[in-house]
Amino acid sequence: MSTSSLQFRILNEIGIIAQLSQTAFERAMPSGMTLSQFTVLNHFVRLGGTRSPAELASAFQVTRATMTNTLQRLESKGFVALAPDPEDGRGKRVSLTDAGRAMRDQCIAALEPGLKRLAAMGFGERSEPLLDGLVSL
Amino acid sequence: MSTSSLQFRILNEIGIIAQLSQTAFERAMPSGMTLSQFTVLNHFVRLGGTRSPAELASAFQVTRATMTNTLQRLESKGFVALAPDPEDGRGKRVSLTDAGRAMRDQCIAALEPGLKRLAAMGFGERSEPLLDGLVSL
DNA sequence: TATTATTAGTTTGACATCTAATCAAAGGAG
DNA sequence: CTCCTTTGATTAGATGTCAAACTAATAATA
Repeated sequence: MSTSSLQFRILNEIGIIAQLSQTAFERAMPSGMTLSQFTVLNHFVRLGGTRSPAELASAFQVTRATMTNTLQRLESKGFVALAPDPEDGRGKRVSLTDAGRAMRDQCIAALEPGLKRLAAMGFGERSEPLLDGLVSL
Repeated sequence: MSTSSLQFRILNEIGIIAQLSQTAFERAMPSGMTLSQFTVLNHFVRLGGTRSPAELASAFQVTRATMTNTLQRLESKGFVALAPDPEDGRGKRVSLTDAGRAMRDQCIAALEPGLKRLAAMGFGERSEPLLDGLVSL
């Protein structure tokens, strides 16, 4: 470990945390739902209105190609609706459907126990323990 | 944002940090090399010896299927060698090749400027700024 | 010893993600 | 008005990842 940069090791650990928590979430969620798909539904429920695919891609820090992929899956399941943008011939507008809202609520309910466990462990209450763990690996 | 759990938002931000730093690293590295592949080469250079695929999977917190995939790509490029385990008919032993060591050194050199920039920004020196940023998003 | 359970590794199928290339529409410069 | 650039969205190809199913070999147990 002597020759490995501290900065690299921290980011590496962050990657492992992200990966493990992601798969834990996806295992808890209703069949077929992924974290990417859930976060899009959740975004609409929390903030309302409609969005362009580009706006969503920017909000979640993914490329437009990635967002196209996610939206196609959500649309095929009937959780979002896509319509042409009346103001811009190139664009589209994405909106949440009733089925999408219901699925988001179902995911929230499925995720709640795990998040409560994390909170009970103190995760999120104080920042020091997490980062200390990361840095002193 | 009111209805979204703090724990969820923290892990979500961690995921975005992991994703962005990962793609930044991969863009800096020699063509065709990914972070997964690099970390395996790096592991061998730092710790020496040989490993079973299962040991590597455990070290990096990925499934064996994932490690099989990564090792196949590394082997096809000549960066690692796989041999049957003489002690266990089911197992294999993975070792680093000279080409693998050279590629790892090349990656290290390519990654260094970015890691130095991070260090210059204070990343890794003190834990508070990072986590405060995460928590107060 | 024979059956059962565990372990190592692989294969398959699905999903997310990136980059690069493409197409269409909108804007700006001359 | 025309040409060039930018922007929105998609497609194609590559990679990483997981879960589930599978094979082969070892270990444990009856």
